[in-house]
Amino acid sequence: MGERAPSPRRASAARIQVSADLVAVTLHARELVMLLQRSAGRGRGRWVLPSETLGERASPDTIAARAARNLLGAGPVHLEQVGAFTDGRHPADAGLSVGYLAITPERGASLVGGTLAWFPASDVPQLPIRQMAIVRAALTALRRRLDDSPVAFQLLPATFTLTELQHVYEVLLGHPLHKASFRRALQAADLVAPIDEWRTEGRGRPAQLFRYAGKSGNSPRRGVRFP
Amino acid sequence: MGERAPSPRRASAARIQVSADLVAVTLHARELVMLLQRSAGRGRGRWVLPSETLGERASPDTIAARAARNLLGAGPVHLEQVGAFTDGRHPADAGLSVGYLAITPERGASLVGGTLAWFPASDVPQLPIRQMAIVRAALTALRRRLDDSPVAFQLLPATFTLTELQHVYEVLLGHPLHKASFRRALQAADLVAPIDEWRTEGRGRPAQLFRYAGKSGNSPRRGVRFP
DNA sequence: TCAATAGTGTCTGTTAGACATTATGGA
DNA sequence: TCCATAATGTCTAACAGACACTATTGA
Repeated sequence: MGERAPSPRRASAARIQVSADLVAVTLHARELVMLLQRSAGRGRGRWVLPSETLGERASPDTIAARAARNLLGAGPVHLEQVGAFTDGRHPADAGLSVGYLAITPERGASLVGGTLAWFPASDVPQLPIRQMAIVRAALTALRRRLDDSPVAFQLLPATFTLTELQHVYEVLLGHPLHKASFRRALQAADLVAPIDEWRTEGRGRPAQLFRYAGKSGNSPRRGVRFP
Repeated sequence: MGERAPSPRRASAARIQVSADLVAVTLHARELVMLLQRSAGRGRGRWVLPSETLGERASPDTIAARAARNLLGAGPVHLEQVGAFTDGRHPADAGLSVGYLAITPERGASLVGGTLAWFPASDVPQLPIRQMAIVRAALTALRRRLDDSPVAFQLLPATFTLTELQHVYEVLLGHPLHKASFRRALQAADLVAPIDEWRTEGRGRPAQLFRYAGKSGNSPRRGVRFP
């Protein structure tokens, strides 16, 4: 081993075209939805992930952030890279695509029109192969980050009820949670703070509103788990 | 929102040079060590991550796998992408670098010579800025995967003692574990199986050897944690 | 015999999950 | 009043962490 070390520099290296592809998610009607766009080029009319190709000196992070602002407006957006992809075809024929997950809170009346539309994340139309892989990676990243990053709060408005918060967790985890345990865990982690406001929804007792209370000292987690 | 959607196709897109950079780790003397290489080009003599630049149609995954084989020999290697990086300078002047984590079991007498050397992961020499970021991402990925993927076993030979396994976890987690709890958790998860072999190491009772027993049904994990 | 390491049994405090109960509004 | 939802209290089984103890080897 160690005999044929690859050279860190190579005389004439190929140059390839790179794209930044965006998996933008938010909540709608208690469901996770994803923003897609109708392809304008070849394969006209197919649904694709919004993407941009990179200029000479721009970083994909910058391009993705700009695209997210264009698509989602001025609101808060959490942006995170989910990997580089080369397999399969890309709608803009990029040789390499960097995938991004963009998380933004539910926004009331902003159902987009024209070439953009939101689809349930659980029922996305057929996308180009490479973009399907990007979507899978983004949703995996979303779920993996759930318990060491305030992902759920990035999907909710600034104030919310605990039931809404629990629904977000259930949507992301894909299974129901126990109400009392959920609230105990929240309290123990100092993740939310109540505000002096209540909201009535149909019948039943009004729910108190809460806000995200930052992340206290982290990981007082007990024990060794092998799930 | 949704008025200025970015076009999925652009007439003349820039082409940039892409590299695959490898963070290869293994164990040595109960420490996590990382493979570095002396730069041959500009900045001659500096330590850098082994990397290769991509050809026209090759995927970085393929290139990284080939580089890992060249560097580490025929043994088992777990390879995982840890992201795409553009900030900072790259030794081969790549515009974009895809980082990879390569995990391989401790190998006895294979301390490399020449331009390659293993460094403790906790004490890596100064690398080019972009490669420092890749190293950070790789080590973060390593630790994050620890409890939902058999990372620890990829660092150990096929058979090992439970004390060795515990040491691996302690190295990766960065804190000591409770022996009895560790073993109970292992047993509960059916992660290891004993084999009919024992190993004596200095004084003391010989330790039974174990092998990785695949991953049984996953996630019987209890509860909701907010660490 | 002593020292050192492997491996196990028991106890205890914590907590996830279940269940029941109270609180508070609308129909 | 009944019903629906919010919020909380109590019990229990599971389990992490601590400790002590036995087992088995080399010095």
